[in-house]
Amino acid sequence: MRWSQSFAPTLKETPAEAEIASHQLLLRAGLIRKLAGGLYTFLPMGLKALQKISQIIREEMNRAGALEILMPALQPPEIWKESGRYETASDVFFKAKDRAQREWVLGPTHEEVVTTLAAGEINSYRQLPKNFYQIQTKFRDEIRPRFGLMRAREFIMKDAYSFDTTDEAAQTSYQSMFDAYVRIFERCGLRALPVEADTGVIGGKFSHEFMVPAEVGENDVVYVETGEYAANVEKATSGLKSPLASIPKEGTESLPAFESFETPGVKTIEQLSKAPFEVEAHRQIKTLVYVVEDQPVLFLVLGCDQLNESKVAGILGTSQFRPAEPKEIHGWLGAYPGSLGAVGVEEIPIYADLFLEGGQDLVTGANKDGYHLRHVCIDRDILVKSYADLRTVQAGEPCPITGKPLQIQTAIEVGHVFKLGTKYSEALQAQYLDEQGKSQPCVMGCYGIGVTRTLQAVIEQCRDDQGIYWPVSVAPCVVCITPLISKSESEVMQCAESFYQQLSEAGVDVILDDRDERPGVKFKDSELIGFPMRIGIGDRSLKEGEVEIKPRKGDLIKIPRDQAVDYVLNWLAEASK
RNA sequence: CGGGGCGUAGCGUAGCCUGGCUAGCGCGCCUGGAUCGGGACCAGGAGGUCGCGAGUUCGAAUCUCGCCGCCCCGACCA
Repeated sequence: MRWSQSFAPTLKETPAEAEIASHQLLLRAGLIRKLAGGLYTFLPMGLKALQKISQIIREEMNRAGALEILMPALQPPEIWKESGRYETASDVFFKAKDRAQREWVLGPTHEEVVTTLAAGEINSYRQLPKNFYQIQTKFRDEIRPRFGLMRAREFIMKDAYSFDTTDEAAQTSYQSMFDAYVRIFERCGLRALPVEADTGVIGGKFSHEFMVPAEVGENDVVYVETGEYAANVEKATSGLKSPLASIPKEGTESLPAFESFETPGVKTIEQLSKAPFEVEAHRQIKTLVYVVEDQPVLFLVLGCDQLNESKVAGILGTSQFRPAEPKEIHGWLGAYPGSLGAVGVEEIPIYADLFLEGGQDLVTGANKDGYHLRHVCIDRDILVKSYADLRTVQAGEPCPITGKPLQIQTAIEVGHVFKLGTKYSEALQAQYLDEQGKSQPCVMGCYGIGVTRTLQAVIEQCRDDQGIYWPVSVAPCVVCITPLISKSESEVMQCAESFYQQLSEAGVDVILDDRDERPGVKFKDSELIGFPMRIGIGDRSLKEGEVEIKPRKGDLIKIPRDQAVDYVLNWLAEASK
């Protein structure tokens, strides 16, 4: 590729619309341009990098035995109604109407389509297992698109769906995708950690997310330095024992009954922990009110803990819930937040965190503004429907496996593997006949990679104050030849042309900066876009019979011009290992 | 959806509070010159519905109202 014939509109200044480094670089390096919020055009360099990532994904999916297909982005609502997700997913749909006013949806994901396909085509256990994948545009009406490609309305995703006869077989498919993902991100030059992920409403044990550690990530990953444990904070547990466990239990008969005491103006755990009350946070019960299908539900955790809404979703079996409004709370409990408690509450389901189990002599709100209760014993005074892990793990707590301190880091989710079970195959009748001729639902798995997000994650991870430094595997061009004099009759340019030809013939993705620009401009641009290797050719060094080799992340060296091509080829072979 | 900020040429911005004649600057772009190893230099030039619409006013980029768009935070933590 000749630079003068390509289109790489680099920007000297940072567009005001971009906040984070990778987004700024996407724009500055001329990789993308915005059409509207969350909608981007890929320019030649951006598209080339994207295609390289896609190709790596394709190769690894094929190697894992998955079959590439392409499904429609425009989908009939009926299949979503059949799966039951038409309502629950309605928030993310972009909808369209045809000339007959019939409604269609732009696919935010493809479980319904692929399962419909399987339902029609798969009849026998002999056809299984099968794993279908596609690389395709998804449409999601995000609440707030942001950070360029990181969270967009329209984005490219690789999604794969496996169909198996049994749970065990499905686990094999799952493992095979997991392994493929590890290879994919490794080949993309990305440090992506598999972490245990929340399985949400669908439940089940098997779900991992692939996370790229980054300050701008939208997820929190809990992990232990030595690697034995890593989980999304939504799912994470720790080896911490309840602070109440160390307090000796007594027979409830010998304990005083709970009593009310005045706490004027006290609305927070912290206030109650200070003088004159001095009730330690871990001796308080925090009472939170949520609304599920217009009905209240109470969640209790220790005063020092935070409720984990993902865990709440797991308990409730739905993500359709919300925190209650103060007015609603007052209607149900007779007090506003700050004085809430569960003592004496009988009509409302109460879930309590495991740490509260058996708790005695605790303090909680009295459901009367300005009053709290003390000497509360959970078993005796509160009608707990069930105990569950509801709390959010905090940094420094012991790892559940090794006991070493846990750390928390923000990260970008680039991939997710998920064992689905039979939810969709049952709803959409994707069944097969087993050896006994009995009809069985396929056991499914789904596996996604945000291709466009992966591109940005690479940039977020591979950048310095000059610009991007692409890993060789995903660089839009691998070698940039930079003649410092662009006049075609010059020896410098002829040398550049010769390199260009030799490297192109050797199959190297090479760009020749044949623009009539001053050297400084060429250097800056090539560093901004981030080609892994630059060959600088100037008349000074050429007089000495030498050219300059400058890896984007290495030191400049001069070598004889007739050794340059071999040197670069060797360097690339080395870098590609 | 709630809160905050912003909208002036392709990009970055000044001017707005305190209304006033041809809306200024840098980058980029075009022409010419000179230069040719780190976004250098000189001269000339093109490019603007000041987001859109209403209103106030003799007069609006500037004040008021409405709308649209963009960015950030939030939409849990009592």
